[in-house]
Parts: sequence; C-alpha cells; structure tokens
Amino acid sequence: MSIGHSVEAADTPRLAASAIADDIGLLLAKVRAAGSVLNNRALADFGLRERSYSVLRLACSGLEPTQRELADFLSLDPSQIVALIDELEGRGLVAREQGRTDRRQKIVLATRAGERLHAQAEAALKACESEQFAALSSAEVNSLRALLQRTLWG
Amino acid sequence: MSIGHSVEAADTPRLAASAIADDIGLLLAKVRAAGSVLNNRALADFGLRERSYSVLRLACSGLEPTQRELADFLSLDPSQIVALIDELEGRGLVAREQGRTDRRQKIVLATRAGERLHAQAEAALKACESEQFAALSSAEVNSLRALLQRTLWG
DNA sequence: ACTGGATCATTGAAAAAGTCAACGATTGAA
DNA sequence: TTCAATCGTTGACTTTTTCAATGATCCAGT
Repeated sequence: MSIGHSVEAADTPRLAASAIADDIGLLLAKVRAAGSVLNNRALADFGLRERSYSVLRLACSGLEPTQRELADFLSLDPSQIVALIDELEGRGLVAREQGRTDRRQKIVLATRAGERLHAQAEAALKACESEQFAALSSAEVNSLRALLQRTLWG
Repeated sequence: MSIGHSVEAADTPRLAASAIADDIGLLLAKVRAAGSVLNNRALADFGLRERSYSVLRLACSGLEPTQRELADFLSLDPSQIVALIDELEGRGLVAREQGRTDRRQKIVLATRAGERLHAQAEAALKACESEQFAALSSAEVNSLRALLQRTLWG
C-alpha cells in the first residue's frame, strides 16, 4: 500500500519482480494510482476530475442521492462534497433540490447539460478502462470486478 | 473512481446496489480506501503510516533500493521520499548508504531496530488483510492478486 | 405540544500531501 | 574535456484532507 499519484509511472522492474509485489494492498494502490492518472488525463478535456465525474455520474443515475450519501459512498468528507457540487452547480451541470421527506438533506440532480457532459466523459473513460486492463481478457475483468464487489459487500 | 480516505466507511446500500458499482475504477478506489483506513489504524501503534511502512519494508527487503527507485515504485515525488526517509532515519529505523556504483544515489537500508519494527508491523498488517478480504476464500485472494499483477505488468 | 439529542449541509481553519522549479554533486557520452 | 542528464535535496506553492463549530431540521420520549 502507500502509493501516491505522482505522474511518473515509470516501471521499476528490479523492485516489482520481488516478493514485495505480493502485497495486495500495494498492488491495489498501484493499479489505482495508474488508473487515476489515466482517468484524470481523459477527463481534463471536459473540465472534470475523477471526483467531479463521480458526483456527476451519481447525479445522472436516477438514484437521487443526497449529499450525505455521496460523501459516504465516495468516502469523502461532507465538506468536500459541498465544494464539488458548488463547482458543478456553478457550471450548470447539476442542481440541488430539497430532500423529499427530510428538508435537511439536499438531493443532487444533473441538468440536461450535465447529462450530456456525463455521456461524453463516460465514453472517454470506457477507453481508459480498456487501456488499463488491456492485459486481461474480458472474462478476467469480470472476475476482477466480482472479486472486488464481494470484498466490499460480501 | 474518485475516492478519498475519509474515515467514515459507512455503507450506503442504496447506492451500492446500483449499476454504479460496476465501475472497476470505483470499486478499486473503494477497496483501496477501506484498506487504507484499516492499515493506518493498525500502523499507528508503531508510529508508522502506510507510506513510511512501505519504505521500511523495501529497506528490509535486501533489494538495496535507491531513493529514486523508491519514488518510482511507490509513485511518489522524490522530495516526498526524502521527507519519509528523514523521519525514519531520525528514529534510527533506516540508514542512507552511498550507492555501490553511482555516488549520486543513496541506498536505503534498515537498521536492526527497523527490522524489528517492520516484523511487528507486518504481522499487524497481515491481520488487516485477513479482515478486509474475509469474504473471499484464500484461493480467491490469490486470484485477485494474480489479476492485479497482470494488470500492472502483463 | 415540547424538549433534548441527533443529523444534515455548510463554513472556516489547520494539517498533510502533492506539485514544481532550482541547486550542487556526479555520471556518462560526444 | 566538455556538456547534457541524473541523483538527492531544498524551498515555495497549491491542492487535498481533516476537524470543529453552526443553524436548520428531524425524531423519540414525555
């Protein structure tokens, strides 16, 4: 584990070949760091970053997420969600609506413009995923996905 | 994707159950975030964090890594490695040695005390890993590891 | 109906992490 | 020998993370 997001993604064969690379936490961190660089590069074209894209995606999902739900699901502090939504709302991509049953909560919904941008960004990210997991067959990617889901939710 | 390390690891069943959770980048980020919290909590007992532990681990590996190699392998900026090693060196856990063939580089080696601390921390992290992947059989954990390794290095 | 404790979004401040450019020392190649 | 490149290091700067506090609102118990 303990991996940063430095852009330098050079490979270090000498270290990678060792038993160190058996640490799942470390592997997870490296795959994640590499994907993060790819995704953010692709999203830059749309003025998005991974975080704002994720929020936009949830806002487009029809799930009508509250800000608290976004914070929990994305493992972010509620105050970070505020900043993220402020920015997206300022660009007219999402809107805050009052909670259906609880007036404290605010539901985050995408605007038409937000949905359009999301569709474009989604396509770009699809390409990133293909690139990142190029070494795996599609069956293996499905297997990886299933293992990760079971890790999280049994 | 786009996940932080907020300590709040609450589950959000409503969002998790949706198609959103098919995004591998997002799954990776969530698993990583959850593991990070667990690991850092366990490492706190030893005055370590994920990063310093990783450096210590490599220093204990017998691979005699240079600071540049550490930076590349851990995807960190070289200046961050300096700070990490300064701290570990100040605590007498690692030492800098001149590079064998290149006097510009510095090799990072663990001291006896560093090796002892590493052994303890390693055991604690082993328990974290068991906890995090409790829903998976050991065969499945191996499968996950293999998939991640192939993703990174073919 | 009323109160007390909890939760929600929000703000602001402080700490940590990440980014970037520059420097002296050293290397390797022309 | 000279010149560009690399290594570790420093320092400045921005971004991200973390945390406490606040007003509005909800809810359980009375």
